[in-house]
Amino acid sequence: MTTIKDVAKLANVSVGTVSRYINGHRIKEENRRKIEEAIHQLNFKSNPFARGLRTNKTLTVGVLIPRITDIFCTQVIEGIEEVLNPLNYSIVICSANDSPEQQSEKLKYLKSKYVDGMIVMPVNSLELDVEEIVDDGIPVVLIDRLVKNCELDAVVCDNVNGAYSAVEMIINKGHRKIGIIAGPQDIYTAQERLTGYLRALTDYNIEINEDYIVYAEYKKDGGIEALNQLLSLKDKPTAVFTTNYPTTVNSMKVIMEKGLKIGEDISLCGYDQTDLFQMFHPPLSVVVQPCREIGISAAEILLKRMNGDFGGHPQIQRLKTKLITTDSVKRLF
Amino acid sequence: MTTIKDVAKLANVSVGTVSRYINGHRIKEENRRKIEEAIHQLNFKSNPFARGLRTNKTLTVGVLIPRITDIFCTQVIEGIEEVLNPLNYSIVICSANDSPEQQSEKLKYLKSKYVDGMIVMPVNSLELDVEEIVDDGIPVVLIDRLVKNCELDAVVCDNVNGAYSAVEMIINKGHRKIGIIAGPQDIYTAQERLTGYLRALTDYNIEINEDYIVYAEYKKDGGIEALNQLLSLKDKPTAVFTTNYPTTVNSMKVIMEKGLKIGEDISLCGYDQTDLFQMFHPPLSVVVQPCREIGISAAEILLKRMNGDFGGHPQIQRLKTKLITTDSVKRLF
DNA sequence: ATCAAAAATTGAAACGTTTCATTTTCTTCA
DNA sequence: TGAAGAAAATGAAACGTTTCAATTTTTGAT
Repeated sequence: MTTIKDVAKLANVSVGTVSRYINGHRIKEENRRKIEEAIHQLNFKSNPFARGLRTNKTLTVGVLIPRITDIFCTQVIEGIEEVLNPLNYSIVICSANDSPEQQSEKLKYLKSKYVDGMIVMPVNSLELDVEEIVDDGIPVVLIDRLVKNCELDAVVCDNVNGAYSAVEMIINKGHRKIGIIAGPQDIYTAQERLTGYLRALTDYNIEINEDYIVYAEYKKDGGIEALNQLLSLKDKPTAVFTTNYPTTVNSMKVIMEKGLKIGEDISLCGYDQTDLFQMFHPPLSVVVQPCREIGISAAEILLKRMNGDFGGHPQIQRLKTKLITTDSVKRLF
Repeated sequence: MTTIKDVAKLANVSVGTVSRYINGHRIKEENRRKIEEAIHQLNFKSNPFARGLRTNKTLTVGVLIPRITDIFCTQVIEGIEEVLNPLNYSIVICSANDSPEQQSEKLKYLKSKYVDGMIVMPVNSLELDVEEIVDDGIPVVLIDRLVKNCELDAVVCDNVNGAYSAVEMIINKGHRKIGIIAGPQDIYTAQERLTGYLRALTDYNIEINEDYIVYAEYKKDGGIEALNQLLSLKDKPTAVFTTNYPTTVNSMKVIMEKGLKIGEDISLCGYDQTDLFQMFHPPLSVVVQPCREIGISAAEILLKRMNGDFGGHPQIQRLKTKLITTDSVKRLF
């Protein structure tokens, strides 16, 4: 193991000078040359422990997400990596497995690992015990979901308008009886999407029918019961808007199992995107979120904070969604 | 920041004793009590840098995968986490973005981060410059794919028999003209799956038709051209076996775009599993890999190595696949 | 009660950096 | 050419652990 001392000796300068070179301070041209030569010759790699011991910096950021197998999350991560990896940051990814308890645990865990900053997608919008972390001066950036009573930087989608545009499209195709599978109202995105739905109906003077609003978990198996409830109404909706990935997938599953045809017997518009959604007949209408961009933005804000720039805190960035319109929502005239 | 010294002072013992307590060595009952009390009172957390500086251990393992958005990879990761997280290991995940160059880079990167061990799913089976890492005594466990000239521990699926069982099923449904979209032959799994295909045909005395064997990249857009090639043959195959997730998805896409119906106009059997595959009409026949178990096994082997137990090296573990049989492969009699 | 052996504790060195008060070297201008 | 000021280099302390030789305490046999 070669150390900075070996380099100093070979280059015939002091360790302090080598350290200054490594950290990008100005040194005499001749010494720079000698040090570079020595580093190369000895294949010197600076020891992160020793550095961390002095600086308390790890060049590591923690990313906490609800679930690692969620395609939304992994696309966000790709965006984060795109920004942070070139700067030599490590990313430690933790999954809360959809559980608030595990979320707490992993938060502590990341703190104990001395990450320089965190990007967190909260499991719900009720609680996030980041106080201790923030008090310690570790910057935290939220993604996708805001949390009550948390004054944190955040990058979210414009869920209100995302939902609004979907429902508007459904209305414009002639539907008036529009069901929604909303999410748990303790989740920020779920609230917003419901708001978008309500606002669209209101703007188009369509009366709101409480029976058409059903709630489901935003988890792996969420939405099955909810859709069944909608379909068992005497006066069934002609179109259903599902508001996240699992409820969309599960609704498709239920509809198909019942032998109904999407876009004919019942219209469906979903949320979040998969290649596969566009391969059904007809392809599925969906609200698409700019996942990668969310990751990029979050990483950039975090970077700014980690560099000590706390201007404009808390900075809340809202990204636009995109609507894919297909025949999965039937034109009624 | 409270240190071991503060604890020692409060508990009225020496730092050495506190250290021994922390590392689980035997100490006098009375001291244990006092130390525990002090640690609790001061909310002491041991500093990973200082420890690492002495021990050169990070309690971190690196996981290098071809692509983070690949569902196969993330399920494997869930398995790894299941084993490693309870033991307080951090997992640093790196994606090679399907590029051998990035793979090399990330490998170096992980090494520079002083991970205690690595789990690597290689981008291909040709090269993996882990020599330097292995020479440094950092244990490496391969998953899913073996690499030429690499004597490493590995957890892989029995791809030969996975493919064999799929092709056998197709044969048993009466098909004789069976196409395969094989993968790049520099990828271990692709080789094996082709072998399984060939072996099944041979065992059932079906002549091998070179025209029915086409190759595709195992990447995001792989398989489109390959399937088109099969479908444009004068004597088209009646069934096609696609040998990984992207080629399966893309084949479905091509078939549907041509207005053909899977299980009627052409039979299809794929590889790897998604919820969505079972929602098509008919659902898709696929070879399913035990992703989570792969992760678990790999983590367990790695753990053993990191604890200094090198018995039975290189240990190569082979897990069985499962076949889901549906009407996407038509019964011909 | 005594002593030898075993067990536990102590305290200081070492790990490889960064940092900072000093010292040395370089630059500029009269 | 010399002096003052600026720039760069020096070297030792400090970061918070672990480890190990030396020391103290405990145990158990006589």
